[in-house]
Formats: sequence, C-alpha cells, structure tokens
Amino acid sequence: MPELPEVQSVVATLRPALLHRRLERVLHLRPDVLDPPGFDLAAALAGRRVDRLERRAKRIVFQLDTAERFFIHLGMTGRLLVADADDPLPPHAHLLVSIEGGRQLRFIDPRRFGGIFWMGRAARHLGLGPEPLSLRPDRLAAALAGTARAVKTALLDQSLIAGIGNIYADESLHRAMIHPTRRACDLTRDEVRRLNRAIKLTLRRAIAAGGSSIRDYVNGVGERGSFQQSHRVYDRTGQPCPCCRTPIDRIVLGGRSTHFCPRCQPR
DNA sequence: AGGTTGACCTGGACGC
DNA sequence: TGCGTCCAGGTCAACC
Repeated sequence: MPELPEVQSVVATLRPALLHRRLERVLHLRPDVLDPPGFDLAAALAGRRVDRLERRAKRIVFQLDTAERFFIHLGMTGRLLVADADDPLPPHAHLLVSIEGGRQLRFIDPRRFGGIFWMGRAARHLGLGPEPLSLRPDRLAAALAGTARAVKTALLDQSLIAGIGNIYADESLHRAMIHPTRRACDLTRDEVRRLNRAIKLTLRRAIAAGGSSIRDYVNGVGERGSFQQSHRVYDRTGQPCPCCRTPIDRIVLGGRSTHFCPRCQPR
C-alpha cells in the first residue's frame, strides 16, 4: 500500500502528536509483528520521549531520548495513526501505545506484511539505496547500468533506489515516456535524465496530494490521499491515456501488475 | 551471481 | 446467499 509519498504523509501528520512527547504504556502487542521476536518492546518504550520521527525509504523511524531507534514498516495494508483512546478499535490492531496527554498510537495491519523493527543504538546498515527525491542523474545511471532486468523491476529494487513502489514506478515511467520492459542497462543518458526528473516530479506531486488512496491507505490522522485522481496509468487499464487517448495497457512484470501507454511508451 | 518465482496473510470484488 | 477464484500499494527465501 504505502510507498514514499504515503509514508511521508504519515510521518508529517504523526509528528505534531508524537514529537517530544512521552510514550506511556504499551497496551497491546501482537508478538508476531515484532522483530526481533520476543524483544521486550513494552519495557523499551515505557516513559521514553520521541525525539525524532523520520521517513527513510518506506520506513517510519522513531528515535527515542535514549538514542535508541526502531522503525515501523507498513507492508501492503499497514496503518499507523493517532486516535483518541476511546475511539472504537478496528480489527487487526497489533500495537497500541498510550501517549502523554491521553492519545493513542495505533499500528493496524490486516495482512501483517508490515512490522515493528527494533534497531537499538547501532548505526545498522539497512541495505537501502539512495532516496529518489535527492538522487542525482549520474547516481541513477550507475544504479541502472548494473542490471539487465526490466527498468520497472529495477525501480522496485529497494537496494538500488529506496522508496518507489508499484504505483510510482508505473507513473514515473509514463511521465518519462519509457516502456517498463526496457532493459535498465540499455537506457540512454537522456532517458535516465528524463526518468530521474519524472520520478521526482511524480513523487513531489503525490506528496502534495497526501499520497494515493486506492483502498486502505490513510495518513497518521486517518485522512485519505487524493493523488489516485491524478494517476495517468496505474489501475487505469483500458482507459484513455491522458496524453494521447490510447487505451492504457496492462501486463504482468516480475509478478507485479504493470500499466503503460503503448503509444507514449514505445518499446 | 543475477534474475525469477512463490510464499507470506486477509479481505474485497466478481462470476456462477 | 453462498462459494470459489482472483487480485491487492511489499519483501523475502528458495530456486533456476
């Protein structure tokens, strides 16, 4: 569900409720969403203040006043939000933490592809590539030059570029007018430059719109995004391309649904 | 080693 | 109404 723009929106909307406040009690924890398994998260959080709340790729990173860190990954269906403690509890709430002042942090995830990952104080290497919003074209060119996979598949590889998912890969490739099955290493310098610009523009606009809400996604205060209304190709199979009116085509690439305009993005 | 596939989960949409 | 099938915004481990 959540890619870079959605996670960015979650972090931005959670900050006012969390930053510089103390976490009081862990009220509920489903143990199988925690890594490492068996870690005493309740003891680690009790009485700790949240000093920083940041996004790294698709991860929401908490830094406590002890300098310890943990991150939450939302997987496909995860939600992280603050609610009033007496708001009705939805199904699949896996972590509930009371916040100084009476509100409650809730991690809800029906499919449980997401999770809570304790990092401690170590400056652990996360195995993630660079952030796309600050990526320079030569860096993107180097990442793509090293692989013969389809460019769309390469964009989804978080060790090459971290934060893009299925929606924004398709949207960026359409804006750059590049066919998703083109071999990553075959792109010309000009195409890489176009792609770099398209990624940044697409992500910035999506962030400004609060992300894309196809089905589950809501931000940290429960609001839906609106960028799905501006999608050019994603989930628009058979509908007209906004540039040339040709029906949008859908293929399966690397097991993922892939949408593109056969006219604007020729092979 | 690089690249591809299936598995992990639940729920909603659709067809019969 | 009910049941089966397919699909979903992500990431791994297991395979060629």
